[in-house]
Amino acid sequence: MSYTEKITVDALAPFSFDLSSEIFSNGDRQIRNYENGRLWQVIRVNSKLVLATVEAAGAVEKPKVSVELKSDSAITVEDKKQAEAAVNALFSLDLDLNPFYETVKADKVMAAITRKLWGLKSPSTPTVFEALVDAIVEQQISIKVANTIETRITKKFGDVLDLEGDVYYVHPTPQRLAAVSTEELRQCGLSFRKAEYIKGAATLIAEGKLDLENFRKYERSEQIIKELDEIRGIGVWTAEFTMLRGMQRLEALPADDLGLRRDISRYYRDGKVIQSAEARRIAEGWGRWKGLAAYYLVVASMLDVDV
DNA sequence: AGCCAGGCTCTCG
DNA sequence: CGAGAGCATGGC
Repeated sequence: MSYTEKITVDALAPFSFDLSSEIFSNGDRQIRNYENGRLWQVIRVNSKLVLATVEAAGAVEKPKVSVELKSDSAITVEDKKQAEAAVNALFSLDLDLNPFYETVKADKVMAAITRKLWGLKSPSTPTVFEALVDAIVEQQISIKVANTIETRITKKFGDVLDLEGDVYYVHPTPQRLAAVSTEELRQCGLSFRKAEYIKGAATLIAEGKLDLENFRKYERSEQIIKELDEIRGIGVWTAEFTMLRGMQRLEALPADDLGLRRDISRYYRDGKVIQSAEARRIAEGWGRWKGLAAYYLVVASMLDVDV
């Protein structure tokens, strides 16, 4: 037996659901995917698993999304409330893009890109922990390899939602990853080192020695990066990506990132390889929105946008 | 077939 | 301390 509910969630304008979902194309159908105008993913609400299928409603300047919720037990009013918050966070629906657009007006290139990607919001992971695990997996290896490994981790250790034979997986909890052996993690394709980093961080959380969610309350981003950097296996690069993708803190610029330097160079330097110092110089015009601007470049490059 | 890919730690000298 | 090796694996 499965139970279905529908909710509608408002977004702050402008918001383009289609543009913002594009990044989820070609995902794993049992974890998260965007296909034919619908994005679906399992979310945790009140320690229950619910499959959320999200579609556009309204328009870019008056945006909403409609969400179908499905679970294997009855969905309560309280569940619906939490699901709304989860969907909101997933797409950063509350993010106001206007100050960002205003800030980059003087930068001809970025201004042109924002016009073409009008309403694009950066997604975020449901938990900071998920963003951290992803960032560790992605250290040094190509994104494609990393995605394969991330999928294996979620399918092997994640929780399962079975909707009348349709099986979905949700990213594992820190408690679960703290309990698995490094050898089991390594079998997902991780190096032994990275298996240790992930298990180590998960263990700190499970033992109450690290509270990633609490970082959201911090005033200063540099302080978050500093504290994350002190954990074994986490450097500045990993800390910045964790913050950008896990906490919707969009000011950090991961200038050391290879892929980002490629994207900056594509739009600002005719594809010539640049060093991080030059990336920082170019990013000066992006104000406190450097991470968001960087995301615009990533998506522009992915969609092959010309300026 | 190699070689490299959105880093980090550990080990040497 | 600064430099350099080693790491796993899929894709080109």
